[in-house]
Amino acid sequence: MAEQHELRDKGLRLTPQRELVLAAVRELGHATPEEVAEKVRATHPGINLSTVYRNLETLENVGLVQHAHLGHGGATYHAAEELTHLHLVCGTCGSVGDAPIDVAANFVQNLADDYGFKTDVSHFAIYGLCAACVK
Amino acid sequence: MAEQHELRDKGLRLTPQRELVLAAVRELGHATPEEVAEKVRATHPGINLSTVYRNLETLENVGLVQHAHLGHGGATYHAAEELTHLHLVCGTCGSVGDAPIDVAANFVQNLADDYGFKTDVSHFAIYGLCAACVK
DNA sequence: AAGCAGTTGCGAATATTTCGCAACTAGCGT
DNA sequence: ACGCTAGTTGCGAAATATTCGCAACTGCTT
Repeated sequence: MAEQHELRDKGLRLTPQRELVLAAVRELGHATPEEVAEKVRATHPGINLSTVYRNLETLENVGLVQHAHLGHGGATYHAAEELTHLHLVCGTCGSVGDAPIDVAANFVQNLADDYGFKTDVSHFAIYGLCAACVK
Repeated sequence: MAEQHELRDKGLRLTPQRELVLAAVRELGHATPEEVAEKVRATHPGINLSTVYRNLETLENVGLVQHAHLGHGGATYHAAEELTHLHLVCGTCGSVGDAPIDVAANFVQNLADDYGFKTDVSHFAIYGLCAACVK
């Protein structure tokens, strides 16, 4: 039942659309609003794109999902639980790899020490060339 | 004269618009296509937004400018010479700070060692809270 | 001076995200 | 269980951002 209330607990109404959006984000790992909508429509064709956008925003406000900037276009969303890694986007092949956040610990510490800057490494992708494309 | 030929040397025609776009990018440090257009229009009102977009793309192809993802919307462009620092974007106040690329050296090395990933740290912004907003 | 190819301007087409508003419904109180 | 109220949804239109087609134009080479 804690499951059923995770939305209510945040002060949100429990609508089917909202649950579906959240479920889709969790299943997809990372996804653009468009992809989330597509996923949701697989089971509920009637859902509106605006609703997806609004729910992603709402869910983000309560901390259940977050968005990051992976590609050139729009944002992509993740479930909050997923945000324990950073995204390695390959500029050549477009693949998105993951790396545990620890590899950045040092870097984050440097920025904190030298600039007082509190870094959220997951928010933007790390851009470069993946191992396969380096060759 | 080397100055006059930096575009020609890359195989590009030397048009006033192109020079202006490049000059604007250099002056502005970081700027969105819109801002570049605005800057250019200050002296040459007739210039078209499409032209700005096309020139930014062209200049990027020959390596004179590069784009990075700083904010939530579109890309922002820099002169290639500027790409020696990374961008610390504050999620709260929106300020963009700079930090020398060295602070990430360790991090980049980690990614290279552990994942074979060749990082371009400048391409995406580093997101977080600036010193002022942390308080 | 003349021609070719790369560029520009302009408007329209796309794509993406937001907004207004009326209809709908989850959850509360009774 | 029933109805009320406020939060939500659907839908179409508006606001933004970016790209494209095409005809006119202009560097640059010869």
